[in-house]
Amino acid sequence: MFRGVTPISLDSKGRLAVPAKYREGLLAFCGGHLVVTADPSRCLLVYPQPAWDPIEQKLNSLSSFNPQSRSLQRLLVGNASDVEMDGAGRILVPPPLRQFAGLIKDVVLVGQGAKFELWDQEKWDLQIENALAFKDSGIPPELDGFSL
Amino acid sequence: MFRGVTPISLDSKGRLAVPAKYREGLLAFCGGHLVVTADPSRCLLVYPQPAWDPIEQKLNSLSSFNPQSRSLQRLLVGNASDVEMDGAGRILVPPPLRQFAGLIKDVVLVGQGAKFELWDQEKWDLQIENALAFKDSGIPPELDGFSL
DNA sequence: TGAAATTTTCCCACTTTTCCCCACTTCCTC
DNA sequence: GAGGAAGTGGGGAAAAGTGGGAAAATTTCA
Repeated sequence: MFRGVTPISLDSKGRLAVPAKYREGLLAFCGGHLVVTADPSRCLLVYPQPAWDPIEQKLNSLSSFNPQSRSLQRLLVGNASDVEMDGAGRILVPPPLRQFAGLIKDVVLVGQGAKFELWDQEKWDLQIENALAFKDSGIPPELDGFSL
Repeated sequence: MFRGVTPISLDSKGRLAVPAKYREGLLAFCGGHLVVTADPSRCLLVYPQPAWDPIEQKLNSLSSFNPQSRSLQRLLVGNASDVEMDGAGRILVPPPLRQFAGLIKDVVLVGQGAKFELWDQEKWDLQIENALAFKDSGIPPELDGFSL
């Protein structure tokens, strides 16, 4: 499982160096074969390919006649791109996705269990600020009785 | 179980010397393998790894489509970092987390049962001041019938 | 259809950071 | 006061991050 935030800078060619601490695990799990796609929060999602497959299947099984399902399919499946880690452990983030998430140079890779999120540095900081500001706005019902 | 407040100073490299009284217990319980993450109160949480795992599993099982759940996942799982005690019983607090909690030099490590909290010294003092100021503002319903 | 130019991919090298280990100083105990 | 343990600081080696350049492939234009 992936966790933790790593600041990274994209190089002039839009390449992202996967942090060394994740490389070995990714090579073993998926041979460096990743899937990058768009997230509704305007960041990118990065899945090891085996973790992505069942998600794509589930999305494709949704009703084509429900407008929200259709939108999700377009956003997630439509933007999904296969990428491969090169010999130096870097992946090339497709230009359309880079533009979608506003990734220029300073980005952060955020481990989120079975996947990663990829954020523009400033947007990530704002995201965290908001999470703190709304900490008193209630907790999800799913967490009743749960403590840190 | 961990108790008590210990003032510590981070060294110039951001390392934190774990108080000797906890070291033996931590080595026995988790081999010195700890997980540090961000807390909504702008301090850090330090868990022995076995104590952290079920929390992360619970968080990862929350709905990806609930904004509050998503925020919590990003804050807690996204910021979680594995750290190891070195030969001298020190851990390196990751720079992004140090910045998050405003840890420069003088910090306090606070035992809180199965985990620790790590505060900037001044913020901790303020925290205690606030706790005193609001002591008469009522008690949580959970504490009905409970006495110190 | 061929040649040239642009884009993409792969590889190499340099710089920076990180991690690990050793040594010194200070405080507590006997 | 002396010995030991804990806290503190620094330095060096190794690995990771970053950038540039060359070669190959594809596309476009003549």
